[in-house]
Amino acid sequence: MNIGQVASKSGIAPATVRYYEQRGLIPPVPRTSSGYRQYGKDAVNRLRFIKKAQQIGFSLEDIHELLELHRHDAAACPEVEARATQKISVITQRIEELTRMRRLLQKLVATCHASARTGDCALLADLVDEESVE
Amino acid sequence: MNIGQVASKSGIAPATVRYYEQRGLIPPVPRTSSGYRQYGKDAVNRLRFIKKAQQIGFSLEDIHELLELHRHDAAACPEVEARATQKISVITQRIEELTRMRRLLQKLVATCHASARTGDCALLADLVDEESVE
DNA sequence: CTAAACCTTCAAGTAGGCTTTAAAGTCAAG
DNA sequence: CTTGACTTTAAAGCCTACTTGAAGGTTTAG
Repeated sequence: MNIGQVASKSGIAPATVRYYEQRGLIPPVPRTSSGYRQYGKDAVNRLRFIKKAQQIGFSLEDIHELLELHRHDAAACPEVEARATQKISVITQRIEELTRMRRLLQKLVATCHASARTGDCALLADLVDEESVE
Repeated sequence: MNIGQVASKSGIAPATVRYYEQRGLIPPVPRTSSGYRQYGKDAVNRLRFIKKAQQIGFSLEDIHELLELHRHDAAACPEVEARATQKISVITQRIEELTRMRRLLQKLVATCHASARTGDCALLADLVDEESVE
């Protein structure tokens, strides 16, 4: 596969794919004699993974670390475990925050809807105040 | 409260607070005769909310929208509901992705740990490949 | 009264993550 | 064998979200 194809399959622009290679997020791939990059489908997977990880709030550096986790030898095992555990706790926290925020929004919708009949959708408990109860 | 106090209570730099005011994320507050901004504690709440929302992956523009949701009149109700519902689905998706990624990492840790005794922590199923099963 | 620690505005600089541009080579179709 | 789509590199530009700097006014402790 040329870069254009891997790009369209992963939903990432060719220039961005090159940029990721430069950043070390994806390994350099073999080239044709004329210098064209040749990708396999694992490249598509990796790119998709990068995209998703990014959408859920990881920086390219975070993602780099995540991707490094699975490429290690026995000696590196404890460190891998530590890093992974730490990522897990970050993720867990993030999930909790998102869940809280979702509850707030659900409440907002519920209240909004409930009072719609009376023509008054006002004065919801302030999201911000809710959030501050800690 | 002066800007420095509200800043330290919310964990956001004074300059950033001003920047948020400029961006419309927080409303302009009253000033003293000499021009100092005077904040109440709701400002702290709002700033904390902004910070958290940001940490879980919302852009300042997203956050602006979120904050606008609760400040509306009866007429705006349907739109508010629609926006909130949409945000909820975004959040739900994000939670799902995070959950999947957490499972992957947990598996990684488990495998790593399990094989630690045998001195071989190798060849975990590729995170990327896992993720690509769609 | 003065020095340190605040505050003000405005403008410019920085970092992360791309995107665009330029100048040139390559490949596939007709 | 040429035209158009695709690829290459390097460098510059752009957007978001801040951060820093300059130049100056204010407040508070001693």
